[in-house]
Amino acid sequence: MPVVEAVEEKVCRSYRSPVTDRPVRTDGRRRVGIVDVARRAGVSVGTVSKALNGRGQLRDETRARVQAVAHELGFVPSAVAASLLTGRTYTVGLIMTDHHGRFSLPVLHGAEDALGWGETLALVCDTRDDPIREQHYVRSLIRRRVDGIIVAGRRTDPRPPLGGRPPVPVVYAFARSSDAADCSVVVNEEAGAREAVEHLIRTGRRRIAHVTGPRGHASVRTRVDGTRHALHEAGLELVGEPWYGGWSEVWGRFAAAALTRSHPDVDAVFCGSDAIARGVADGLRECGRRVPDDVALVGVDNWQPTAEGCRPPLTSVDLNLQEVGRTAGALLLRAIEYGAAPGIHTVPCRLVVRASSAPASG
Amino acid sequence: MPVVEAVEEKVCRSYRSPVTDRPVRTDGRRRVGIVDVARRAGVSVGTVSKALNGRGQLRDETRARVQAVAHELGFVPSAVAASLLTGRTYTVGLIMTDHHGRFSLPVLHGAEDALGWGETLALVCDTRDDPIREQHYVRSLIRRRVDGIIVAGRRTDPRPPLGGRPPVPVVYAFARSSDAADCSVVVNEEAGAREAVEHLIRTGRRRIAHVTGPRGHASVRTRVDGTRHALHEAGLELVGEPWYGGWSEVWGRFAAAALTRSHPDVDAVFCGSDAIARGVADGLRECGRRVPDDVALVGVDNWQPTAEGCRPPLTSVDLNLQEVGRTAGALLLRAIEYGAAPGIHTVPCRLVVRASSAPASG
DNA sequence: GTGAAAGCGCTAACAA
DNA sequence: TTGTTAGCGCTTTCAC
Repeated sequence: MPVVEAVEEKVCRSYRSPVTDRPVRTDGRRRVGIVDVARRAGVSVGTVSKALNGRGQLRDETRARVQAVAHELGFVPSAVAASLLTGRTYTVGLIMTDHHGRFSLPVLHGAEDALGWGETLALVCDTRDDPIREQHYVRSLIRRRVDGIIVAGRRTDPRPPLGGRPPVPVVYAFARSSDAADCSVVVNEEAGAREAVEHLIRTGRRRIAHVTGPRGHASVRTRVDGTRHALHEAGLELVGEPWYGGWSEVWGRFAAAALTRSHPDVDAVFCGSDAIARGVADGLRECGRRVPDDVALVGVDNWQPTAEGCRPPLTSVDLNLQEVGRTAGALLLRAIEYGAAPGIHTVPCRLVVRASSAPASG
Repeated sequence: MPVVEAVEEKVCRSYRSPVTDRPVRTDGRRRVGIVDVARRAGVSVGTVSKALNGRGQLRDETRARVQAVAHELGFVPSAVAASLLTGRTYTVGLIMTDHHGRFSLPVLHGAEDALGWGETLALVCDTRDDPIREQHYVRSLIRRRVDGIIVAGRRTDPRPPLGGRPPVPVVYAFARSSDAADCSVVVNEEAGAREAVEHLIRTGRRRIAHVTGPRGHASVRTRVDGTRHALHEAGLELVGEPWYGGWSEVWGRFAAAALTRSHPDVDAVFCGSDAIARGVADGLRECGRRVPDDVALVGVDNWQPTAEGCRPPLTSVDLNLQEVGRTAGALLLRAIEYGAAPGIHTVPCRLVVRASSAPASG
């Protein structure tokens, strides 16, 4: 008796779950499996598997015939079944913590690049910065046997590591883990700030101020350090103290007014974010200063809508988040295949020069 | 001979795949399976399954003991194995086409709500609006046996349906499918525009202009229609023709200048987007018009950074994208369990009133 | 070069 | 109430 019929007999006493538990096939057809292909091609399932995966020793003619039949039948092999056997799902979890996605999305895009465009896919979870939800999602991911997890932060302050001791590699992106034994990918913000200020100095500015966000943020401290460092190297001093405030345009406008009053000779402002810089640009203009003729401006984030809506368009430090995601994805794949590479991996920033920092006309 | 030992024997001749094909467990421990729990609790695997899933008839004491053991051993059941059996993966695909995520992200968030916070997870694919990539991702999703697919558009123009005839339900969100037999969730933009204009009329405006985006966009046409409709109902006419242009602030600024020149008596502008509205706000101010005292302003998108950075903060039509996502998620779940609900499902907009449309001081 | 068969880890029918 | 067993759809070893 041919094997395929024996298989068919077995199927008769098949598993029947409640109807609602089976996904509805929109086309009504039964899903074609490897058995169907085997039967149609007149070979065994083992041969089909080998033919389709390019493994084993097969006659070219057989391989071709099987492939043709598979294509004709519209056979799409089940990754679920393969996973059960190989232990890999070619799926990773991506945990994002920022609701608006300004930081996580570029990270996701970069990760997608590294994960090979569908080779490995990302299960995306938005925790809205809630640890309970995060825990919940991690469990969900582990149940689904993801091969690894990327955690995309929304601030650069170190964050506590994922709870529940996930049994798969984890890479932290943008916000590093507070545990040094974890693997994190961060942006070199200090260097970014330095580059921004060096650019201002190189284009002839000497009286440089710094308007930035809330004191408590690691980013703010790091950028202040970078700024001071660059100025110091050039034998200059910051004009006044750093102006700490919010991340908003309103704060930028306010700061610009205060700044022109207290330091009328300022000829450049390095801002902690593009939003702040936009506010400063508007504020300066309303105080009668021309940008960039009288005062040059550099922001941070290089966030298209803000940087290009600004008048004039804003020179900005790009945080290279896509590269962060790419690195995180690559590190995760490496960790999955060859074991974890703990430590903090740093990605450089990139200064994008636009009109707001053109050399002074004078 | 006890059963568990027989099981153990079987395991000896177990499958061995190349090392690199097995995910690395960060903790080195072997993954604990249902068999381990069964052995430790002194029951059979069937009993463990029933105990953990709350099914079947079990003594309370047994159920409790099994649960305790499972917890103690840190057992996390494999959704992969369960999927193979039940045919459901509790995973859906989410295809986004807009790189920046301004439209897709809120849709994702809404979908997450509907998908029950991890009950069902989303495999997110960013096609960058490339049909080849889209096709590729769809195949990837089908291989992984997702239960369904949500396609989040980036424009409201109807889009061609997903290629490859996916054998699972598909719901189109924001951009509807051009095939009426598909299931789509869209925003009622016409009503949104009408509401915006009615709001302006209600607050005493009579000379209303419309500055909007490129002629080719469905959104633009729909919003023009809504605007005209609302004005007509109030016995009014649009001031001049609609001003078609880009979606940018620059265009808004330019249009404001032109508008005040050609129609100096204009007392309100309904703009096709928040970016345009911001540009118009700046442009008007620079032409000596006060917002909202002389001219009221309403935008579309209610995009936080733009709407709240605007001076004054911008009244805006919120496209309710999160609700679109929620509806899409709910419809998809329904389609998965009970069969598709084809047709176009409409979600209303929501006017968010801020300072830019306060009643005229006069 | 190809076929047969043993599972991957779980669920549910059925037997005890 | 609990145990036994047959698969879900695939991959790989091993025998032919």
